[in-house]
Amino acid sequence: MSDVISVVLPDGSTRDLPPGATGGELAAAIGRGLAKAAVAVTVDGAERDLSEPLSDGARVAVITDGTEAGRHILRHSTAHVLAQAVTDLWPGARYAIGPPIENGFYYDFELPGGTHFSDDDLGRIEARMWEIIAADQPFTREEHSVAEGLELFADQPYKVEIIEGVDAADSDRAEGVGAAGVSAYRNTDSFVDLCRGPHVPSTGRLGHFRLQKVAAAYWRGDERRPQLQRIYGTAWESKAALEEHLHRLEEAEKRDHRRLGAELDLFHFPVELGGGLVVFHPKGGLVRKVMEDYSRAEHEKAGYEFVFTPHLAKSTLFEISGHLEWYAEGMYPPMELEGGTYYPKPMNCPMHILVYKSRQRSYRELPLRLFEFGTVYRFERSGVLNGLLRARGFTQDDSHIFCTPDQLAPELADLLAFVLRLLRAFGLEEFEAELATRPEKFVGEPDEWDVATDALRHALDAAALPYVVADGEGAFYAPKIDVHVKDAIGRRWQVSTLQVDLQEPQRFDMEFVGSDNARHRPYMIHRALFGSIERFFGILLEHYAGAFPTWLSPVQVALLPVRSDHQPYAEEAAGALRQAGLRVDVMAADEGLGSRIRKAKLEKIPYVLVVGDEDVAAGTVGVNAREAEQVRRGVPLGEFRAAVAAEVAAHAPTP
RNA sequence: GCCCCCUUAGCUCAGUCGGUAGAGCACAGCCAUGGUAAGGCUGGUGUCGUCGGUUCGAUUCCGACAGGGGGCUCCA
Repeated sequence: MSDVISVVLPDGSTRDLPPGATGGELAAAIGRGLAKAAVAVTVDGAERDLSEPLSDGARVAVITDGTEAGRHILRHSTAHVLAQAVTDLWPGARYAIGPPIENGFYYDFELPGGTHFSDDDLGRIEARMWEIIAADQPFTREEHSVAEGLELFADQPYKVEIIEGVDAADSDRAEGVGAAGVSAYRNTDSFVDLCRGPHVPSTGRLGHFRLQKVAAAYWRGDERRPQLQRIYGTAWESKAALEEHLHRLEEAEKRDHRRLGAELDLFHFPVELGGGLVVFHPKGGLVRKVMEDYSRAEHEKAGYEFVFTPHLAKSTLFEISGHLEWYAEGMYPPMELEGGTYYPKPMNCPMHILVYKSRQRSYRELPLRLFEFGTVYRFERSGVLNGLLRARGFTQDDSHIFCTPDQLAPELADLLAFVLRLLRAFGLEEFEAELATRPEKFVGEPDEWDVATDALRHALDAAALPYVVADGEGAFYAPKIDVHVKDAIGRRWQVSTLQVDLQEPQRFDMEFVGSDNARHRPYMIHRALFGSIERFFGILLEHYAGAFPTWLSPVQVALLPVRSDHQPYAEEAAGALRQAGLRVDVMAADEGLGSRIRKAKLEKIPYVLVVGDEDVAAGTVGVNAREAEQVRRGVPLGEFRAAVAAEVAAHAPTP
């Protein structure tokens, strides 16, 4: 046996170490800074504790605390400390799972006697966690046989279930349980947790954390299993990183579309209407109208034709379409009238198919693109409602395109380009796509699904749009491409959807006459670009934090006379701006100028104009622009009008 | 749907260890006419979410219901 081992570092260099040297010692040998930042290592790609001895020839990389992998370990270790604190404070508590998640961690518990945490408990638990961290307890890895593991966790039924469950599986990557046995980490004589690891060397390595909220969660995410008490927390490598994260959360809260909707007087959800049903106020309605006008104009240019269909239909329609068979739980219950059974529509497609089928169609008419702002109603479970983002009544910018098989590929390619063009016009610049394939519950034949899925895949490749495959996430009648956008603070939202449907044309026995004078089945594409107008509105509101770009702003210009005697000039200037199509509010001088400016700013109006003696004399305005650092005095009214009109026109649809 | 939390003035919130409540903003009136983010004074704010129970008495304690928020997917 040699008196030296050699390990390979990520840069390809090798380093000699004494036999039995650990990952932690390797980090220390490389440098003090690295040793301080190290939380674990990877050995031949697998994560290991810093305390684990390295073997000769291993490829070793140090995981540091500022990386995602490093934070993952910090959060995981902090979750263990949380579990220890809870079991200290609630003797007899059972602990289930406590994984790291994006930006933090959680741990699920079952408290003795079925009691629950309250928000006040979080402070007590945090205090106990601080004591555990101050005690600098080591995370000591233990290896046990499955039988020993079952004994060790005999009074922890969730741990036992994990051990038993994974013992049956052949995977050794999951759960800290494998063919070789189970691994656990011990902090004290009394606290040990089943865990794959790795962990930081000791609790003293932790500390930049915050417990955030109490929630309930079903064991294994299954609503038929017991409900557990979950505590969410966040943890970071430094105080600064923690504070930055908390600040980001505050900023996101300020952007909450429900809050902005009330503050800016855009919309609300009246209690009298019921959950998930919104009314738009005049200002919100104006934004929505601008959105819809733009969309209509673009669709008209792109060869769409407009149709209008009702909100209700007899059950017959949804029997043919398959909705009652496959989607009934998402539909509002039926109304019985004069012997007929009527349903509010959950989708527009069957209605558009009826338009198609109103007469015989020739291949010369295809592709036929039918467009409608179609309002649909879906019975979403109350717990999933979320303002405009998840509502029960909403309007889709919905279209169904009927085409020949040959036309499918070019049509899809054009569509993807159209989608991205529209989203960019609304200020969204980053996109990702998801190709959602056949779900477990589906209609039709698998080989038809393959045809449709391939068509979508080709369109994505042609558009060079990055995408991931979401297996089994398709609609019951069609595979789809979902387009996701990234907003101003990096959050992802699903907006547009494109679906290739081979089922509905069959169910409705649709046909067209081809150039061969024979009857053929058309292909059908479902697509919505905003998705839901309400949802897209909510996303835009959060994206812009309420400060809509000028072309979308409900009020584009606020005009403030300095004194009451400047009012006539202000009215005259407002009239001139309105002549140029601008939306202007005159804020009369019945309170202080500073106060009125503040109000206009809080309304996030793009341009605040102040007019006083000098302006009346010279025909100018003082311009306080939302996006500018400085106020510009003495701008000729005509110059301002032309500049803003041009700014708005740049976003308007081109004729 | 299920679990937890919340519900007091238009809004944001305080408060009452059980004796029908207060602040700021907003709103109304008066004064102030002010050149770039809150001028001053005065005034009214309310079925303390709804229904029921306990009590001499409930906004407060208990229960049910409604509405809202968070969570229920990311594998110790």
